[in-house]
Amino acid sequence: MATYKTRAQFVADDLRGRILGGEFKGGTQLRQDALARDYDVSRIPVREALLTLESEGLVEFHAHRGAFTTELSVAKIRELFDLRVLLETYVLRHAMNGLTDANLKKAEDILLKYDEALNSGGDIDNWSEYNFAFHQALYAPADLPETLSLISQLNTKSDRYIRMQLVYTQEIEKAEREHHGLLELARQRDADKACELLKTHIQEACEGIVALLDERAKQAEAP
Amino acid sequence: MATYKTRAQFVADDLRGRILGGEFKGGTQLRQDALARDYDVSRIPVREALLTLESEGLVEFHAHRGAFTTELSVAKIRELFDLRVLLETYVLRHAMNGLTDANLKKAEDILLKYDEALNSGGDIDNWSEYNFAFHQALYAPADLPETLSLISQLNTKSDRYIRMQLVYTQEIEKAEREHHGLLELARQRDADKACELLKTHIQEACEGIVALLDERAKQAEAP
DNA sequence: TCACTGCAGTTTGTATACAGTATGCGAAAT
DNA sequence: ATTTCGCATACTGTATACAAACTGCAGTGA
Repeated sequence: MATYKTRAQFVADDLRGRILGGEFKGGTQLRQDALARDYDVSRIPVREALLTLESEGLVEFHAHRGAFTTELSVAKIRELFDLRVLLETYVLRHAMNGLTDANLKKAEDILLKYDEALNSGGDIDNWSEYNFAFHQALYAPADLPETLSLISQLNTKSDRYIRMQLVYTQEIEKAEREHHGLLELARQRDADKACELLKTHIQEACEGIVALLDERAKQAEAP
Repeated sequence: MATYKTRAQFVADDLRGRILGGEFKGGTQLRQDALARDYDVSRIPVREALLTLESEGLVEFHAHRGAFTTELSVAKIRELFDLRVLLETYVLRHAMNGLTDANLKKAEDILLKYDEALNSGGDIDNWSEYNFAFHQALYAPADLPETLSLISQLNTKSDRYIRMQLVYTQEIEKAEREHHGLLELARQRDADKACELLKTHIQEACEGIVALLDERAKQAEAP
């Protein structure tokens, strides 16, 4: 299903990628007309795409002024990551019950595939997808689709900051080590330790991002 | 802000009310043309309204077949209410720290106002808003806007089932008693007991809804 | 100098018009 | 009798066109 894709969906998907990729910083205005020319469509599907992105929290509409990309404050970033800790440990714990070897195999496959990509080229662009796919594979056995959907939302909102951090630091290797650790603990069915590791995994990523933002703010102040 | 309201927003708000009010049961198709005539607008704002409702989980789009109202399974209802327990106890605990007398006063005002409305007429239509306003007043001191937004989402999704339950049972009085209890525990700054009460408050509402759905299913089977 | 008003230009929000696709029914083939 | 094909119909998804609203600037008045 969903073998067919409307133009609005195509624009939404591509534009999401561009926003998360950092092409539009700060609260820049997104002009419908310009985007329509970019994608060679009319403004209608562009508007629909922007509405979708609004519901995802990536842009905001101002009356008669159009859509602006959102900028998260440090407080909101912290809040998002705290929510991720709460929801993802909750789901992971539930997933540990019905965890089958097939589930573990799938998660491992994703992990190894990315290890390989990392060694050969180190392409960061796809990291978010790999990262998300690995986590989802671990969480899938919980069979909590609404919860996974919320987690997906939170990840989308925080994604561009995670990418920003990855570009400037060497966090990927650390994350990969932690992913392997998570998989090992899942194999042992040790829910407590796995949740603990997941918690620090998320929290440390958050601290890294906040530190980076602070540094940037200082540089901007005194160049 | 938001002093101006687009037609799309108006349609979305009204249509949300109609869906939550139970006007469209099951997975009924919502025809854009008919809705456009209903509201005396073109199909464009109707489409945008439907997209908004899709992001809220109230309708689903099928390719070239338009929007259908969603129907929640018992499993998903349970999942939603479990999430509410998780997030709302989390927020309530945080709110207990910075809780001021002004906050308590505001929550009490809402509660008393509704008690009054209940005694004089007992109008159920506004109950959802009152209920939500009371909970939000208690949660506000936590200063976690993203979290409150998620909670709001969950409430919207489960709202029509709550209403359904209220029509057929005498749950409102019970809920009101629990609200008073919650407020009292908040006054005493007893976070543990307050969270415990909130948990059962939500869980029992869930069980009531599930029981009602089961009953309906049986009636439909053997009329 | 500074605040306020009015006009031009730009951009959004919506109506209308058109093209494309899914569905259902009937006829033909097995 | 059952299945498959084709066509008519209805509805969606999108392009084009237009009206309303916001922004910025020039000019006036204090």
